[in-house]
Amino acid sequence: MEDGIPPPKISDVAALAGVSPATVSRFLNRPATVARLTSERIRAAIAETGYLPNLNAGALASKRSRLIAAFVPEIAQSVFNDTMEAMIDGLANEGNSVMLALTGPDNRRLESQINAALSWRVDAIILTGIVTDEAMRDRLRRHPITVIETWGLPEEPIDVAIGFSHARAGAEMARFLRQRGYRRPHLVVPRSTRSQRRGRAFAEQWMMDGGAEPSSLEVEVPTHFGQGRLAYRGLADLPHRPDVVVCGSDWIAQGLIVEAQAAGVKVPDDVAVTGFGNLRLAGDMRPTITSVDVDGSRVAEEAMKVLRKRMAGESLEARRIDVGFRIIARESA
Amino acid sequence: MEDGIPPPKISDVAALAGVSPATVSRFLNRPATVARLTSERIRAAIAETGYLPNLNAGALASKRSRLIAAFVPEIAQSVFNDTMEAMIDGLANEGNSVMLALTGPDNRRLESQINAALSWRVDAIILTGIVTDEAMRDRLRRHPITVIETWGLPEEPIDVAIGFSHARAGAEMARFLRQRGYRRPHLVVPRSTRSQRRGRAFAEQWMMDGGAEPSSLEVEVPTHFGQGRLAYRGLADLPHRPDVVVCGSDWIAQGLIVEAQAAGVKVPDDVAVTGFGNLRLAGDMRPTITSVDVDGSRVAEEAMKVLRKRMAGESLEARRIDVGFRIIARESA
DNA sequence: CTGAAAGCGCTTACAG
DNA sequence: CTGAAAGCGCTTACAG
Repeated sequence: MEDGIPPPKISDVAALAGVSPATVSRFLNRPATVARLTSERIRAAIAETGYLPNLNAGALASKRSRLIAAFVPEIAQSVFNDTMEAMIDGLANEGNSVMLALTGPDNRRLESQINAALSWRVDAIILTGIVTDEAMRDRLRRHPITVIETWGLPEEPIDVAIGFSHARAGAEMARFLRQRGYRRPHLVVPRSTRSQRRGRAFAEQWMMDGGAEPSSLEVEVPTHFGQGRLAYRGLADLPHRPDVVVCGSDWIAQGLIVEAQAAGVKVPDDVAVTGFGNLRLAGDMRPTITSVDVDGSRVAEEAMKVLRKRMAGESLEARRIDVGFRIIARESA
Repeated sequence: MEDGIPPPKISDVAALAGVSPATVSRFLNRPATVARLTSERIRAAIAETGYLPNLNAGALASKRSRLIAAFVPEIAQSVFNDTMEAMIDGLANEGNSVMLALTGPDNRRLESQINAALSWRVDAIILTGIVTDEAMRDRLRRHPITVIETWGLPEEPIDVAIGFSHARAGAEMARFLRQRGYRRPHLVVPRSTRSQRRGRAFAEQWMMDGGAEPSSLEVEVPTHFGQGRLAYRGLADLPHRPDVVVCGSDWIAQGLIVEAQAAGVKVPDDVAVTGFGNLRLAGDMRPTITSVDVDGSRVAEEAMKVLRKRMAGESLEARRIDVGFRIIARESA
C-alpha cells in the first residue's frame, strides 16, 4: 500500500483520447453506440492510463449498482456451498459483484445485514432459506429490488422463490423406507426450519401409512460428522432399536456409519442409514449413502435467469420455481 | 419487488428534523459532534422516514468505502472456510461490507476480480493463498489500499501477510513421523502451491535425515473424501508398501482410513495416516486423525487488527505475522 | 455519432 | 454545535 497519486478518472481518459467524458462512458457501457475509430482511441487511452471506472460513482449516477447481496446462514461445511459457488461465479462472469452476508443459524443478524445491502442499493438480494419474520418479508416486498429466496418454497414468496418442498421430501422418504420394508425409523433432525419441516412431514406420512410415531433426536446446525457418532451411541437408550436412522445431513449419516462400524455393527444389515443433500461423499462412502439430491447448480441457474430477465426489464413467468428433489437409493438403506 | 417511490434521502430526513443535511451526515458518522437534542430529532426523523443512507454516494464523497474484498480459491469444502467465516462476521460487526470473489483453483479469474474490487474502491483486499504473478503483486503494491495475504507467508508481502511457513510444516511432519519410527512414508499432495511446498519440504527433510525419497501421488484441488479412497487403492501398485500415508487434507485422510478399514486393514497398525487442517472431523473420526492445526480464527483476528489500525491511520508493527501451526498427534499415526 | 450540462446523494473543509 | 457550498466521478436525457 502506497499513498500514491489519485487514480485516473474518466475525464483523464477523455482528455487523452480527445473526446468528452460522455463518450468514454458510452464506450464503457454501450460500446456499440461509439464509432470504431473513436473506440480505438479510447481503448488506447484506457490502457495507457490504467483507468478503472469508479463504480461507486457509476452506481450513484445510474441507479444500477450491479451489486448483488447473497445471504447464507454459514459457510463452514454447508450444503448450500455448491449453489453459492455456482452463483457467485456466474454473477461475476456477467459483470456483477457479490456481497456476502452471514446471517448465523438463528437469523439474528438478518435485519442489520439487510439494511446494509439496501444501503448499498444492491440490484438483488438472494436469500438462502426462509425469512420467517413477516414484518421483514413485507418490508422487502416494498423495495424495488429483486429478492430471490432459495431452497425453500413458501406459498407467498417475497418476490421470487426457487427451491423445493421440504415437506414433500420428508414424506417421500417415509414412503421410500416403508416400501423397502423398514419398520422402526429414528430421526436425527437439525434445528433448522427446513430440516424440521422434513422431519415433521416424515413422521406424519409414516403414521398415515400405519407406522408408530418415530423417535427422534435434535441436533444443532451446522451439522457435522461428530453428531453422527453421538447419535449412534444414543440409539442404545431408545426403548426399541431402530432399523433405520434418517439423518438430516450426509455428514451426520457418515459419522453414524463410522461409529456403527467401529462397534462391529453392519450397515445396512444391522441398521440402515439415510442422509440428506447428496454431497459427493455420499457416493464415495463405504457403504455408499442413500440420500436426497437437490440440484444446487440448477437453483443457481434459475436464480441467474431471473436476474437476467429483471435486468432486461422482462417480466417473469413464475414466481415459484420448483427444482424438485430425488431420493438416491444406495447401499446404506 | 414493487416499483415504489424513490427511497428517502438525507435531505428528506434533514427537512423533517429541521436541520441541514450536513448535520444529519454528522449524526450518522460522528454522533458525538451533534447536540443531544438535535440528535433526538434526527433519530426520530430517520425512524419515521425509514431512511437508509446511500452508501454509494457516501463512498464517493468520502473516498472511504468500508468495503472489503475477500478472495478465496473456492468455498465448497475448504479449509479456509472457518477463517472466512470469522472474518466476514467480524467485519460486518464493525460496519463493513464484504465482497466475495472466487478465484478458482488456478487463479484464472484473479485479474478481472481484482479489477472489480479496485473499481469499487474497496478499502482492503484480503487474499487467501499466494498471488504468484509478480506483475500483479507489483500492481497491487502501487494501489493505496490495504492488501492482506493469508495462509502463506511470502518473504516480500505485497503489503501485509498473515500465515505460517508451509515449508516448516512439511519438514516438521517429516521429523515427527521419523521420530515415531515410521520409515516408508507416501505423500498424497494436492495440486496447490501451498500443499506442494509442504510436500517438497517433507521430502527434503526426510532425506536429510537419512530416509529414501518418499513416493507420492498428486491430486486435484479442492480435495475430497473420495480421493482418499482412490489413494488407498493406489498403494497396492507401489514398489514397497508404505507404513504411513501423509495426506494433504483431513478429507483425504478420512477417505483413506475408511477404504483401508473396508479392506480389513488396520489404522495405524497396518498403515498409519496423517491429515492436514485439523478440521473438526479429524478429532471425531475413528480412529482420530493426526493432523496439522492452523488457527484459522487467529488469522482472522490478526487480519481485523491490521484493518483497524489502518483505518485509524496507525502504522503497523509487522508486515509478516506468523500464526504458526501445531502437529496434533492422535490415533491414526 | 458526440458534447455540454445537469444531476445522482452524500461528505467535508470552512465560516460562523 | 451548525449551515451553505463545493465537490466526489460518474451517467443520461437532450440537442445537434
